Amino acid sequence: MTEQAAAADRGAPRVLPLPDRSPAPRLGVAVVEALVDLIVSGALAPGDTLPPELPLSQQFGVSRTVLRESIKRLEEKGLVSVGQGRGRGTVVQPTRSWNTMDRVVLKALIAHDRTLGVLDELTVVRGQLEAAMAGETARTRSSVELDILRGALEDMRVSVHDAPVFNAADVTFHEIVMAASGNRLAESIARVLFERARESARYDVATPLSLRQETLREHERVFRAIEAGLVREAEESMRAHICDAWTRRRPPDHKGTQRLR
Amino acid sequence: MTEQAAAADRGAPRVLPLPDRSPAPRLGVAVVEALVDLIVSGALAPGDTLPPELPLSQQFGVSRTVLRESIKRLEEKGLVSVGQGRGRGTVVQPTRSWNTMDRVVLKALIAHDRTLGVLDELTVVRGQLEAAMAGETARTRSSVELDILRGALEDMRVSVHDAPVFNAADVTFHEIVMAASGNRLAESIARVLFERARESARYDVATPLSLRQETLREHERVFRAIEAGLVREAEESMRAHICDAWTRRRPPDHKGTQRLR
DNA sequence: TTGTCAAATAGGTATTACGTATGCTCCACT
DNA sequence: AGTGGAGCATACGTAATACCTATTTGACAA
Repeated sequence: MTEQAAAADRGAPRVLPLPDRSPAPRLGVAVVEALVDLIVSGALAPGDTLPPELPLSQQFGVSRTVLRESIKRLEEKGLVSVGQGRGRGTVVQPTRSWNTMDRVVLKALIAHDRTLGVLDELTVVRGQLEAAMAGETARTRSSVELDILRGALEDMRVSVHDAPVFNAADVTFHEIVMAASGNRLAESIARVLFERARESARYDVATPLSLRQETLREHERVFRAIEAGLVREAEESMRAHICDAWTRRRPPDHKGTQRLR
Repeated sequence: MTEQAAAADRGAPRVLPLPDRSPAPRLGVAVVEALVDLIVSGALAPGDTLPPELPLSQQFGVSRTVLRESIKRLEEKGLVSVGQGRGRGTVVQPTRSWNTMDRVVLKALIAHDRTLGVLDELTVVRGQLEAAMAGETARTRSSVELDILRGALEDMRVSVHDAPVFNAADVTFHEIVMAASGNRLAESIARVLFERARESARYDVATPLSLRQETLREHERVFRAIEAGLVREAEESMRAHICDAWTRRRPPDHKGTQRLR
């Protein structure tokens, strides 16, 4: 057996055996995620008081200090409010003061949503925001931005048979439109919503080729509107694309909970 | 000097000298606000590394534990990311990963915004979201909701000469429409934006009677559309109301930075 | 019986001190 | 020149302690 053959023998599964490589299982984030889940799932209802810090820390098997840090993060998310003094403690806040745009909170909201209502609502919001941004882009587009956008569209065309690459190009297209609109607040919100939706298992069903071709056609329509400076048409086509793309992927669960326009 | 005179001397301003009664000046929140301000204002740019925990805690005059809790909150807001090891430390994140919907962050963004661009952007977003919700409400309104909404409108009519009461009724009207729409995610976002805008000093200029009367007329138009079930008209009137209300209040600073539709 | 004040108590707040884990950096050895 | 290990800087995690604050409770007086 030659040197190279031996290397191939040993080396074959050694190149990428476990690429999952979790960077560091921080204690605090695990506690936060557990508590967020308890609250969002309803196991801890608004008005309920959590156990005192010491018992709770023992229950999670962490020190009181890291528990306190976790509570601070929950407070930051608007899920609880803490107060000292006998009979106070940390109490779960009403839903309306939750920070629904927070990564962990939104993720838990989607995960515990049986009727898919949250994803429906999310799609409406994203559609409205990206529609406005597409319209603004159609108004103020520069020839440079137009070229970049055309390039992203071309990337979608050539990769229509390669789902991962196509999806990446899809995302890029939206990013360009949002950045070109100049509305950084809307961009920030829409991006967060999009990321959470895409990382949801329910959103990312396998997409057959026909769906990608449909998606491509819709993007082409959006691009033509922006290119021609047709504000109204850019808005309408972008909103339609986002809502239609979701109805295409959406599991036929409770079809009519929220009308997607 | 008699005992009583001495008591009066000391006691005079003791009855209600400062009813501001701040509940408790927590150390952590002060540190967080200071750091958020440093980052949002640009004094600490993305990519910069903050001083190590110990020096920083000394600089703020707090213990290392308190500082660590504050850093955790900054991390939660997406402003910094921390990592251990030599040469790592806590480093300021790029703007795109900031949690712009966070109370403190959004407040700082508005405060440091010279051109009012953020408030312009905020108005566009709020207009889009409340328009969608008004349309949805026009579609699905129940007679009960319609009665409640009519009551809120009536409250505005009778209080048009009393600015504080009028403004409260104004807010109530919007809350009812948002709640009736059933889109809790949009409601949550729009509410946060509205609250931050209203608490901004630049937003809350003194409103003369004529402006309130104009506002009232716009609300009446929205109500009629919802009552009649005219989805498109409800959307359009709500969006127009929100944008117009802002242009009425808006200081004539940099008028054209963002077109309000 | 009712009103008021003060002590006891429960809970979070803040400090301090210590040990652990992790990644650079650099130097020594191959 | 490349590689491997020592050292170091820095954050992570635990523990013990003292303090501050709001509620409860009980005693005492009207």
